[in-house]
Amino acid sequence: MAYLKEIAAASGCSIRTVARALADGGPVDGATREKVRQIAGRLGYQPNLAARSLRLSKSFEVIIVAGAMTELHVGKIEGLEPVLREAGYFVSIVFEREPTKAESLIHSVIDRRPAGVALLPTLGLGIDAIVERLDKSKIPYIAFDARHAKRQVDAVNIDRQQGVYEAILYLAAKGRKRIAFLGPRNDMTRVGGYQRALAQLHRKPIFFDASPQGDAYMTGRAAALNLSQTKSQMPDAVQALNDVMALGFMSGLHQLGLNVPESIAIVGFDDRLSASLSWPRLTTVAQPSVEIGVVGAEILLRKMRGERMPSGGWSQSLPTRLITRESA
Amino acid sequence: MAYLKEIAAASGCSIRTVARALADGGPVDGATREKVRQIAGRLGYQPNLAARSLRLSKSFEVIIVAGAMTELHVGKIEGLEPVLREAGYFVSIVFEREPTKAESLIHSVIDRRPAGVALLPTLGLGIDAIVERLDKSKIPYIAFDARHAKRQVDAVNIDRQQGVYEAILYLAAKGRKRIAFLGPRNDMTRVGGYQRALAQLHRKPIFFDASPQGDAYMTGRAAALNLSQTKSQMPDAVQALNDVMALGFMSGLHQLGLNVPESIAIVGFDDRLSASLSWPRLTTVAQPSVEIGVVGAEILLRKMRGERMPSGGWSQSLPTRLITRESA
DNA sequence: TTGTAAGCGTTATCAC
DNA sequence: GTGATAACGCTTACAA
Repeated sequence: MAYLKEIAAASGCSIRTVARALADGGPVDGATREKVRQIAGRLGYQPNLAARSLRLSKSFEVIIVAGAMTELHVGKIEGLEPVLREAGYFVSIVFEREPTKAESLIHSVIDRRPAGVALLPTLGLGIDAIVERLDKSKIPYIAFDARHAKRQVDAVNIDRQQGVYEAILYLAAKGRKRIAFLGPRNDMTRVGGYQRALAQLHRKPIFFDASPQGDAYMTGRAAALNLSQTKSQMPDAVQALNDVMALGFMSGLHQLGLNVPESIAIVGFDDRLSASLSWPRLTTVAQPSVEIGVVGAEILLRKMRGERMPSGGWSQSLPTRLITRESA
Repeated sequence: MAYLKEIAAASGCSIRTVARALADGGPVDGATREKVRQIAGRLGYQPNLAARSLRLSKSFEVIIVAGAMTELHVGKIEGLEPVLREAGYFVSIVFEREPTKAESLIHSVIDRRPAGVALLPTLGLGIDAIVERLDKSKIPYIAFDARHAKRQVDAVNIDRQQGVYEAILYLAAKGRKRIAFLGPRNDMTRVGGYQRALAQLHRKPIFFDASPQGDAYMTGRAAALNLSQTKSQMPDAVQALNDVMALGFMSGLHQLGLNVPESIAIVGFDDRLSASLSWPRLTTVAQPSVEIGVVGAEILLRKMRGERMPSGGWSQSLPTRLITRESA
């Protein structure tokens, strides 16, 4: 617990000189600077963040705001934290599962006047309402995955369309003829990629409509168990909305005695941990979670520094990567 | 951005009176108090944490220190954060996967002089070294799962022994005769419960020795694939070290064409998300992750308030819960 | 090149 | 009941 005052006393100069010596903040005699630094090092000096924060009227806190938390978010946090720490910020985190409490939570976040805010997909309050409040308070923010936003939201997104597009082409190259999409037909990002690929292949889309609400595993499972009642021909490959739905679908196939991938190949989306622990292990379109966090942190840093918005806007879209395992 | 000064100006009294009115910190005229509070509310007053922190020489920050991060930790964080926030603290988080950087990380954590520290199982530096440094700095801490600690470490643990014990009895009650343990033979917590249950059942233990290092899925899988070479009789049930190993083992059984649970029942440990997404879904001994976080937060709060250590020590052990699904 | 002093917003002491 | 005023540790304009 060493302070500037003590270093000043120990080195026989004033606080001002010590501050200058440590901070490169002006001309100091070389020998003096060296001596001060040695003493500071020996005493284990660390600036008091509260004092600095008060004096500069500047926060060093970046708050991560999250609703539900999944291991997908963990990767983003792992990407965010080191980059921000390196830049002199510390990262705090607030959770709120209760939608009714989201409003008061975002208020308390703003009241803390953080240097920046990172928004992980949040259930309670919509992203639009949150961003509106942040903008009004002039707090820099970065959102992750703002597909559903109505207003302009600075965010790191992933190119789901392209990811699915590539997965479908992969399935086709593997000789799959009847490739279905399992998920809500109105998911414009993923479905867009599916349709684009099928159009290119001159094939007709096959939809297993499934709501993303509720238990995705059970939804996927039910879709598989209903396969026998399908009037049309059976598919020989399925691109699922996400890994959970894919795993549910696979479970249904097992139940029916159908082999994966021999009878039906399955591709998931996200590359959750569970995708690599199933049997067979799931081929899936991976989100580059950690990289998403890193890129988000870098954008947020630039916004916090007050840099001008680049001509293309702050938002970025990152590519996915197809992870091939046994299921397809 | 309202400050005491402005509230004082608006209400026609001094800063001191405003502070007293808002903080219950002394005698204030009822009407004055009411008026001040109204104005403060209208102006949206929020105390400046940096100033308060500086003045009181007290931090309001609790730092979560983590090495690798899994969804098991997510539950603990979800338990910790609301409790600490409610008590006026904010929760920040630091990660470090690199073992070589763990040393400097823990230094920077201590240098920040947080009000408290929560230790999630950390890879780099051992728990003993970290706790030693925290004790020396007189920073209150709580650890999660300090089984491997050599010194006395205040921690929230779970009763793995009892959890496995109950799982084995459950398997026996289901009619399983040859119940094996898959994992390192020297894992004293879980193996202890296994042995206790088998002794009670008058049966001989069967061990499939498997290292917890490396890829647990592959380790479990290899154990299953080696089953055919087992000289002794085949087991009809397996308690695995954890869910990942259990899922790997199950994958090996599928590969061999053996049905789960008909041929061999499997019980995991942890209740990761993946346990409920497999086929068949995994029966497992669940860690009460969120509750672990809540209890940890409560202990940490008491330590931070300077309460005396209770006669039994700070540490607590929480019970597990057997989640029965299709695999056993 | 170095030092003095003011001030960030809050809390606490002490006198009125 | 109320109000000056000092102090927490740091940064910085200004003076020496």
